[in-house]
Amino acid sequence: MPELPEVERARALIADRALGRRIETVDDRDEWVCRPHAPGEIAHALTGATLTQAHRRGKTMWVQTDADAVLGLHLGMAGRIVVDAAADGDRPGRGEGDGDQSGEAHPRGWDRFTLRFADGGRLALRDKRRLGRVRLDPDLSDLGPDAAEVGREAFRRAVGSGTAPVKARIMDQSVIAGVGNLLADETLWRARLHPMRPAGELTAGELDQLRRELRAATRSAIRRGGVHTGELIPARRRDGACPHCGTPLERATVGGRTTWWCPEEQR
DNA sequence: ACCTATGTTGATAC
DNA sequence: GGTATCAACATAGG
Repeated sequence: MPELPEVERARALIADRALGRRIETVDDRDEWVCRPHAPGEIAHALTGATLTQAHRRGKTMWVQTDADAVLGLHLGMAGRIVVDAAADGDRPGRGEGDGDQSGEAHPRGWDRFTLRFADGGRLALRDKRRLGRVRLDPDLSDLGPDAAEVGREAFRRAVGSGTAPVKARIMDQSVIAGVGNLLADETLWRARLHPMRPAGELTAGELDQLRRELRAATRSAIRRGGVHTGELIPARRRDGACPHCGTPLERATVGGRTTWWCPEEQR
């Protein structure tokens, strides 16, 4: 699920529903998700604090409090944020409680980290695969500019170099932050660029086009509920044909990830 | 049963 | 330093 658009929706959920609430207890017992913190360390830093602001850069979120501690949250590959009974990405009318996840095999369900508020509600990181991450005072210095905000000049400079395929380049979080496997494919398809083109060989015009389509694809996905609401992504599993011209899509591994593109339109 | 795939990241090696 | 590969986690599906 989580690329920049999904993370932005999670951030907005926190901003809308969790700010101003006082933390009464913290469940930070999952030592893998909370590494390198020892159990109780995050709890100690946050108990009694009130959440004040929710931020995001790329796929990393951080929540400020009226204490010194900053709570860093990363959804990994399958994580979601749950506030009270609502999870980000829920469809209206279809609530998602703990439901079938609280069976005996999973005493805490898949909630790997939970803040319980003084008002009785809660915020949780729900993550089957435990590839999400919770930590205090996260280091953001290795992240490039946010993919939804980056300006034209900064984008040209950051993306337009190196011999790696352009797809790998835009997925490199230190180059620009927020692009994952699906958003990369969707964006390159919209920009009509072949994913294997060496990044350093793109012209300024192609880089500008790539940035425009990246911003457009990102904003559309945020508005519509996730990167699966694009055009290319649903086509992969539907009929495997380019939504523009009907040409069968190609599939290969690029930058270590499964990649789909239209061999007719993407050059 | 066994093998593959999966929205990410980080460590490691060349 | 830039690039490529593999491992970390857990589940789903052929």
